[in-house]
Amino acid sequence: MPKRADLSDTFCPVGRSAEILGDRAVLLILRELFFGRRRFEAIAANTGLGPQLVSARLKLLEKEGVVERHAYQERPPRHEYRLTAKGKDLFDVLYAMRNWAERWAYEAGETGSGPAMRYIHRACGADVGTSTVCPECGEILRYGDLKGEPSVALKAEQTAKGT
Amino acid sequence: MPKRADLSDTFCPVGRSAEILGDRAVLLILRELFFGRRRFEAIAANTGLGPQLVSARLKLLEKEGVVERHAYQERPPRHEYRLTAKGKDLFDVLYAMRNWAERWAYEAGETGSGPAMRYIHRACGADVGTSTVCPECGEILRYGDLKGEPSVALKAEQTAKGT
DNA sequence: AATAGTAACTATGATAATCATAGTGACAAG
DNA sequence: CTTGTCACTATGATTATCATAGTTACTATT
Repeated sequence: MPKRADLSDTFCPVGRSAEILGDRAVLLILRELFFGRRRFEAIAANTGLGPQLVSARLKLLEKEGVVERHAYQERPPRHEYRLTAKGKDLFDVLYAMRNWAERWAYEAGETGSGPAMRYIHRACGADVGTSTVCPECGEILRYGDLKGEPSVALKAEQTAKGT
Repeated sequence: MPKRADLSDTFCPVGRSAEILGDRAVLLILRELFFGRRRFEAIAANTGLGPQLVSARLKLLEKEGVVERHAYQERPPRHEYRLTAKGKDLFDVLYAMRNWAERWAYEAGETGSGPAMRYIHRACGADVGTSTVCPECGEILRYGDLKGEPSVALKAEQTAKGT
């Protein structure tokens, strides 16, 4: 391709987000980070992306201030990647994507009788379904408020990928 | 590129969404459709994308059931594109992207004194800020509940692009 | 009647992003 | 001293994207 059009100078907020988020590799890497996976190899394995792409996108996300690179040991040098506050604030976007897919992207019964991933509101124990607000206690759901329980199908897929 | 990895067979809901939404052209086209622009040329002009890309992505979105092609006259044949229910349900995703960008993607004062695009809750008249729930009346915000008022900077950019 | 205009595209060729695979450097464990 | 792990970088084939130009089918104007 020729250099893709730069959207970072638009005044439209969706355009600015799309500049970063309009990329499947970025979205998959963010998913892994939200799942708590921090190491390069774990991210590469679970996303199915090549190391080159993972490396390039992590550099981009670091430059954008979404991700921080952290040395967790010196000898040999090893790093992990963590979401910054700016990165954690992308939770709403990923969660909205999850909700939409649960509602529209599965055949009936494809993942058994429930959703692909069930989310429980830690504060009150309610199953939040595909809502942005807890259907039980009415609280707005934020990063850290939820506990995910993958369906049997999803769990099998994840263990098949290794980490 | 080689054929990009297919994510439609993953059981992860974020992966399934990313299959469609992890593409800047798709996000920009959806933005235009949510703004109420329905004609091919208007979408192409406002996104800055070439007609080929717009054509390919609209076909994809039609195949995915996100968009419907509608003939609004027969001679000469003219079409417009509309969001289906499945497409309108992507509102939460685009709105979350907008909220995130308003919070993180602008320098102070870049769009004047307010956000790039102000949203007013039609039901109660409150400025909703970057919240998913109306700060005034507590209602969950959905597609159609909001009225957008672009900042001076954004309005200037839009009129510059034509439609 | 001929020209210009509009809408919705398709065709072409150059460029560059992506994938698959293999390789590297630094160290640890057996 | 060979094997293994982690975090990458290097290479080459493939193909998506962009810019530009062209097409089809009409309507409106001169």
